[in-house]
Amino acid sequence: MVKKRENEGKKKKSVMAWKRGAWSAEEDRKLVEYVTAHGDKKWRTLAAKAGLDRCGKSCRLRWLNYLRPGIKRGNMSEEEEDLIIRLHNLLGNRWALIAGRLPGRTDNEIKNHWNTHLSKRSLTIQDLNAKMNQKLESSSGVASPSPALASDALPVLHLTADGSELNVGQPFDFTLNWNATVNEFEAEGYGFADHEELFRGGSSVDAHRHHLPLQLDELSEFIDCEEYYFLS
DNA sequence: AAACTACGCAACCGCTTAGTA
DNA sequence: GTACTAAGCGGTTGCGTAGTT
Repeated sequence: MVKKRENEGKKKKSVMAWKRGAWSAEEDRKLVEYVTAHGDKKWRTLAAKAGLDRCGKSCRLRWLNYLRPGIKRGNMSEEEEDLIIRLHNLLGNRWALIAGRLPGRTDNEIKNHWNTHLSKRSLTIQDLNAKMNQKLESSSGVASPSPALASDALPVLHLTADGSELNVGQPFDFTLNWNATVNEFEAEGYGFADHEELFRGGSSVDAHRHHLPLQLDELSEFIDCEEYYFLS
């Protein structure tokens, strides 16, 4: 922990002396050049060595949220928004954790997007699933869930792709995917108990064992990619 | 065209956590 | 165990700009 008052006298440069505000293209260039050549550690010294009149914290933030390779910028896709809503429902305001499931998106961007767009929508998980079912039905021509299968109010549809090793025509169970995700979160220190109230509320554990329709290529996207999709 | 308002997003701040001497 | 630094995180602020009057 930094003891601010104790350390104030030790600071070589007062906080007010660092340049603040928007970054110029020249500053970006210097930072990218230096980090590319020397790595992104020791931000305080890095800032000085890169010839930047910025505090290390500011440099780190600029790199992580804007300059580092792989940053995806621009409009969020519907799928990304859907995933954010589901993850937020599960994890709350743990933006870094949510960002970890959306490659290329930063916690800051997701937080901003949530606060400016998504939080204003009163979409529930049920709404999202209904929307997804509708979309998939219209694109695949699959019939609506049969009353028998949906007797327990589960949204059950069928895979429609052919030549599949996934038993075409059989409902695909997302339980495994869900369990893997839960295990991963637990490994990251988020215990199941942490989410018990959430599960009891809008998105129960059981709700994630439901079946949903997916074209095979769509399904493989969900399975193969680093991110996970919570379907209920 | 000017003034005002609302919105989006980059950046900052304060705090916590992890690592190290 | 203590003191300190570095890094990470979430909440908040404030500027730029698009939209409206």
